[in-house]
Amino acid sequence: MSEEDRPVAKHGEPVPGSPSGQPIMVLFDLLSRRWAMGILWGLSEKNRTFRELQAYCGSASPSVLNTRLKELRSVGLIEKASDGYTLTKTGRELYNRLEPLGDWAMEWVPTI
Amino acid sequence: MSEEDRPVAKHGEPVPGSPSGQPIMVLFDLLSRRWAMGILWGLSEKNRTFRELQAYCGSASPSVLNTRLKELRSVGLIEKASDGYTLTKTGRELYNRLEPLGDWAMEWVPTI
DNA sequence: ATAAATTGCTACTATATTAGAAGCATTACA
DNA sequence: TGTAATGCTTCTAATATAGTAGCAATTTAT
Repeated sequence: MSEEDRPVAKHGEPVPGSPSGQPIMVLFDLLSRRWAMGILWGLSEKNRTFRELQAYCGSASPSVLNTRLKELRSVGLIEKASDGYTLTKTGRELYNRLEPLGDWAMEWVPTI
Repeated sequence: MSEEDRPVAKHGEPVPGSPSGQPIMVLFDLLSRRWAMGILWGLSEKNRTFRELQAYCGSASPSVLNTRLKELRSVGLIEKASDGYTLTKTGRELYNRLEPLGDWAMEWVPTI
C-alpha cells in the first residue's frame, strides 16, 4: 500500500499542505511529482511508448512511471495513441508554457 | 539520516536516474523537490521570512523548508536579505519563465 | 534592565514516495 | 508455433517529506 492513488487536487481544495487551493499550487503539486515534467518534455518531441519513456527518463521505475502516466491521463494532459503516449491539446498548451525553461536551463546549468 | 545533502546535479552529471545530465533535466530535478517552485513563487511577490514562507507554503515542515532554502541558495536562486529571503537576479529570471504557468493554471484547474 | 515574544532553525519519529529487481500476460513478428 | 518485445504489476529497500517539539538568538514590550 505504498503508491496508491494520490488524486490531483481540485480547484479550491487544499493541496497537500497548501490550504489555499490556488490554481498555481494545484499545478505545482502535480508537476513536482517525480518525472511529471520529464514525461511532458519527452512527449513534446514525439509520441513514445512506455518503455521508450522509461529510457528517456533515465530508467525511471516502471511503478512510478505508470503511476505518473495514470495521473497525467486522469487530468487530460496526455493520452494513448496507436504509437504510444501523446500530449493532448491541453498537454501541449502546458508544454508551451514550460518550453522557455529549456533555453534558460541551458544558460544557467553551466554556471552552477 | 533522512534528509541529508542531495546536491543539485551539475551540468553533464547524471541526474538521479537521468544519465543524460541535460540542462532541462537538471532543472526539473531541482524544481520538482517539494516546495521549490512554491518558494520561488512566494518570493516573487515580496521578501518573506522563514516563518512567513512556511505559512505561505501551507505549513510546510520546517525541516524540508530549510533543506530547500539551502539548496536554492546553494545554486544562487535566492539569498538572505535584511527582511527575509529574496530572489536573486537569476532567481527572478527563472521566476519570469515560470510566471506564465500562473495564468494557464487559472484557466486549467477549474476544468479538472 | 528584564521578561515575554518571535524568529530561525535543529532533532527526531512517522508516513509517503520513489527506486530497483523480478516477472507475467498480451500482442507482434518470424 | 515459437520468440521476442511491450506494458505493465508486485514486492522490498531506500529516500524524501510530514509533523511535533523545542532551543538559542534577536526583537519587542514593560
